[in-house]
Amino acid sequence: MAKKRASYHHGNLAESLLDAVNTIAEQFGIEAVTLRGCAKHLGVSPSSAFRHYSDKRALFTAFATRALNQLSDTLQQAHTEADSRGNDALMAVGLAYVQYALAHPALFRAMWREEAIYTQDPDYLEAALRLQGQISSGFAGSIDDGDPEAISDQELLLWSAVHGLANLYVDGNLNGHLSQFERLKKVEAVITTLKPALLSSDQ
Amino acid sequence: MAKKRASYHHGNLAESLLDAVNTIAEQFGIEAVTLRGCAKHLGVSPSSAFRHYSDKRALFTAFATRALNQLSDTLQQAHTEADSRGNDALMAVGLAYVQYALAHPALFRAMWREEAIYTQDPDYLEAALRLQGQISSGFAGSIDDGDPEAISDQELLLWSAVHGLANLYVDGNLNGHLSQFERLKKVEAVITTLKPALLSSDQ
DNA sequence: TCAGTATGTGTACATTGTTCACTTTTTTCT
DNA sequence: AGAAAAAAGTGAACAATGTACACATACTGA
Repeated sequence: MAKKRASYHHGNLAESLLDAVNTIAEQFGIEAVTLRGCAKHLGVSPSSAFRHYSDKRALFTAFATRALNQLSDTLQQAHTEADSRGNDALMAVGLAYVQYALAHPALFRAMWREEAIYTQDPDYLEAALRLQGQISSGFAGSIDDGDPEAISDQELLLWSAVHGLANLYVDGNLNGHLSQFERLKKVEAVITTLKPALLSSDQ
Repeated sequence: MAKKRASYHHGNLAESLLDAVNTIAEQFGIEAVTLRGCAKHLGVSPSSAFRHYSDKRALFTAFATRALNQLSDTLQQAHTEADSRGNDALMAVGLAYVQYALAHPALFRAMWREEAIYTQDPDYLEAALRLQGQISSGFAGSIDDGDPEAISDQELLLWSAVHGLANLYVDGNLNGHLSQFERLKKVEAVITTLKPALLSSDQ
């Protein structure tokens, strides 16, 4: 870390700071991320961060936004892949959601730190809505329409279930004795159990 | 705050510190809770806390444990009340779970801060298991048996769903335009949608 | 009563977020 | 091209925080 750079200016500090948060969060947890630590990691003075983010919270907001979009990308990919293989999209998306959380616990936590980010930031809100849309996209007849705030009971149920699973595995120490693989098997079983409730036609 | 006490010794500082955390967390959020702030709130020196908790994390662990047990108490009460009124226990417990989170967001968050508490603490683990048992108790044929680590797919599904709902409402800014009451209505609708998946006999 | 233990105090220190005046580079305008 | 202005990074500060440690005070049991 802290390779010395040739020029006085860094060139892309805003983005690099997000990378630094990523690196440190993955390694030591999101709570261990400090502004000074990120700066040192990049070989840059502590105060330089303030040229790009008004404060720590703003940096964390940008990071949360990036993480949300990354998760959305992952879900989108899982959906596409399931479609092309003729697999169930709901199952694929649900599994991918929990799998992402298990693979990147610190990033998953970073997305939802109400008290540590500006949750009214437009970019953050947009990313959160995109994620919601990604969950909904697995449902037949789902329309990515004008009022994305409206979410059906079934859509919310699926989201809640996988979001709850992810949180219980990542933050609650549920099934601490199970391996990652066994946990995913359990997730699959739970989604299978849930499935009937997602198919009833009377909406 | 900081009423001066007559005696040099406080008498019940360990417990009072938890109360202070509670007060400050409810008012300013769990992230705003500081050791020094709690001490000042009690009119006590900052270092006194260390006689009762090895560090901030230990204090937070004790607080999370207390909050978990408080939530369990609430669920237990909801269950009993539903039984005596002939209402559905699963619905009552699920609603009470989310309701508690909405009423005490900072406490609910405090229970699940993996990076800020000692999640292997025996008391904490016990409280978490008790909560799991409380969720399971609504199911017919649930036995509070020897191996509480084993949780059925249906039990985990219910827990995940309400836990996910609680988190999405508390930390995600889901349905930000809805009132507390409307949110609870939505929760009721989601649990109703979920219900069929919890009743199938083939386990 | 008195020694020992438990509990609270005060001072001190390293780390953190943040501010501000300053320097260095890049861009823009004529 | 050269000057003026804007953008980006620096270093020294400051207050607040968690924590350690030597000390003071109160309680308890022989």
